[in-house]
Amino acid sequence: MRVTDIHADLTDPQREAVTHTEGPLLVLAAAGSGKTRVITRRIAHLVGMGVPPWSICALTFTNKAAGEMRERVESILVGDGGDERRVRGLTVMTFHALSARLLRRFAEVSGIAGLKPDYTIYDSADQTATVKRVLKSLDLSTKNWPPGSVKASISKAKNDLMDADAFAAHAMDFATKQVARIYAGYEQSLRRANAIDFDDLLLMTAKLLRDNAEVRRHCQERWQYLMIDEYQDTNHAQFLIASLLAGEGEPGGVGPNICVVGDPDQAIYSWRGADISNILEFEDRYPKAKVIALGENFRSTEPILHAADILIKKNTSRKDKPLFTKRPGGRKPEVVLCRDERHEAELVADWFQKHAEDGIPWRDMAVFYRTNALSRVIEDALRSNTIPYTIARGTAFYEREEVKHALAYLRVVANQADDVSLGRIINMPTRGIGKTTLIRVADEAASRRCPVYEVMCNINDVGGLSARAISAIQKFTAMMSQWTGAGTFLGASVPTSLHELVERVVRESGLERHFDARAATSGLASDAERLDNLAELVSSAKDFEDEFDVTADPAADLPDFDLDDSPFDIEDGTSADEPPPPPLLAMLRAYLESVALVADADTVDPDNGAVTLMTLHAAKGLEFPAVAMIGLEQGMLPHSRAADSQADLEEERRLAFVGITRAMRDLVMTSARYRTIRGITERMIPSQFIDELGSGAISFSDQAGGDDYGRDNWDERQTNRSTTTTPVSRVRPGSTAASLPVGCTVRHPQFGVGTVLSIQSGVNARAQVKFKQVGIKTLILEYARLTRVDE
DNA sequence: CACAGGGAAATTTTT
DNA sequence: TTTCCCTGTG
Repeated sequence: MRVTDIHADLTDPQREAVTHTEGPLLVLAAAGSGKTRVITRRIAHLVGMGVPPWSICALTFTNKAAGEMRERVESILVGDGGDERRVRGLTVMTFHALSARLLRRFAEVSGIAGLKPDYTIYDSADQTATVKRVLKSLDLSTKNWPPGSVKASISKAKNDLMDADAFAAHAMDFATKQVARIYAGYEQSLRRANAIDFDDLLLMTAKLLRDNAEVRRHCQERWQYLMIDEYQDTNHAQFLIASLLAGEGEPGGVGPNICVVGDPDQAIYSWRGADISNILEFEDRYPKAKVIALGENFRSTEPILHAADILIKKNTSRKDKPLFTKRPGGRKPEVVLCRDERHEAELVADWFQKHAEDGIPWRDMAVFYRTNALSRVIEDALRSNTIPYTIARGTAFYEREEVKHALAYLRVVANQADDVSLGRIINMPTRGIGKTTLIRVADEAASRRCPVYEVMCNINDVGGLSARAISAIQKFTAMMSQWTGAGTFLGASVPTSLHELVERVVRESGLERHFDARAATSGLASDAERLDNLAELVSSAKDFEDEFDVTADPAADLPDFDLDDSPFDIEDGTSADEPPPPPLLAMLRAYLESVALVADADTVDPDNGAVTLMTLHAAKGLEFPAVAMIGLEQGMLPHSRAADSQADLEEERRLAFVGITRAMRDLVMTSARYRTIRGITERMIPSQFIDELGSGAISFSDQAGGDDYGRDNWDERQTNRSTTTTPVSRVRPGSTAASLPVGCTVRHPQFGVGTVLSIQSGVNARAQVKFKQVGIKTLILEYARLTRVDE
């Protein structure tokens, strides 16, 4: 079959992107333009051309995206009963997963930060705990130095490849200098615990590749073809990793075979250090890069796309690019003004119900919101309407108290230097190792500059402890030794499989008994659930174990790969020697790593018959026939934290754009007049994005019930308001005189629909409007939220 | 040393 | 409203 035939179902630009394999390539893929399709096809095309699969690397941001990509490539190349060797050794994974593997493999030999391969990946809670400990040791108060913001500063620094020294060198004012001290202490804690955080994964990998020519050469030689998805969301460290993996290509040539795919209009992670200029300046980095724009949308109906396009055009710092569909027809997006969040939730539930009656399955529907807190009311409404739903919150399970405890035990089993995890479990369930004992042991560890666990193993050397405390500690270390075979992972007492280890840890640690007793005394269903969760953890370990044996995990090949001695034979594709089954420790490491790197978006499972609830961020890359976006209010979307800067506002707009462009056929956006946030009811202003969409692109309906509700409850709400509450968000620029010609029809949130009689322009532009219900009113345009209703 | 109860604080988005 | 931290009592 000729190349043109294979790709007959692609558009011209898509085909060009698929077949342009040599040299740097930038694919500017608009929303819904078949981006994933192009990448998967491109991989298949490369393999079809004879490029060995193990020399291809595709990097994504979520495990889910990586999984889907791999699946699709496999179905193209292998299909039913095809040759599995055509995808052998293909690398498709997230930046973080690749980094974790590279560090596991190379960090120790390269001496990066003294990292040993059994390192622990600290999650956000562990980071906070570490920051708090450092604050305490520096005698700083958490009041003046909120751990959350300190953590954010450190994270930001790391994303810019700034280590503690560099940060200190840049610190000018007192506050920054203090943060620099905390940063230094934080780093020291992590290193001592043989732990790294999410940011370190990228930072250290970037450094590893930058500073170690040998490792860099290895990687560059292995991966001849590099592909990166969602390139607009790469941060500086990721940019460097990509750049170093790609290399410079042949001297005097066009450049390396690096293909990046992205859409500047969907850049929504700048708060995580993503640098949009990485994609905007790709052509500067690789002057001979080929650029291909994919503008045709295959996902949404024309009116939805039109609305999305109108909105995104309001962004000023943006390169305009076409976004179009050839398919006509479809309904306009609806915008509904609701009374409050409960009304909103009911409306959404009704809307879904109506779609269900039209034969649309639940799995085709989704609710998007700006902040996770908004999901609660929607959940209530869906539950009471017996609509099945799932929430995309992959990390939730692993954040459960009981699960965190069990995982902490496992982490200490894998890495005994992990003081944070040890601290979590040392007296959980209570085993008589109290505060004073703990402080004594921790002091000793600090003065000896060694891990706490090491001190505990030689507890007789530590003075000033009661006999009871000593025996409790010895009992604890004896228990750990049972599981690890005193660190050797050999011997009769050591579990033979991962799930057996997890099971024994849950049982022998006393966690199971503890939660069992708690459930018995409290009688709470939530406590009984904890036991189920522990059982669930065991079965998740079992699942992982089963997967681990059969999965063609490309990273598993990494420790073996060596170009001169490749485990693969190109001719017959057989593996030179089958790697031995991974020992328990390797399995445990891999398991803990997979657990640490799950993301919310990873659990989106469209196969189950349920409505999906998720944040707008998690929605990126997905599509649903029917979408409800809730909370379109000033302060929610755009979020109040984005109010002060134009750049932040534009990112919020992109977020709204991402949400709108997920919808294939039907889209409803809701705005509540009142919203209760952590017990306080506030009056809300509809999102400026609604105004920006304009009445032409949407169909608007006010279901908030006129002014009755507002009036009757307004005064009451005002008086009930505590003095600390900030009033309604700042007034945003209202309609301008220019946009409201005399005679046009307008809508006022309180007074309803009316006709403009006259306009006085000037500083305080006013309009006389004759309303159908309340008669003639004079309104100051800046404050009156008039929307034009064309008809 | 363990736990209960009260009071104060906190809330964006995520690998 | 929920979560966390501290203090006082058993």
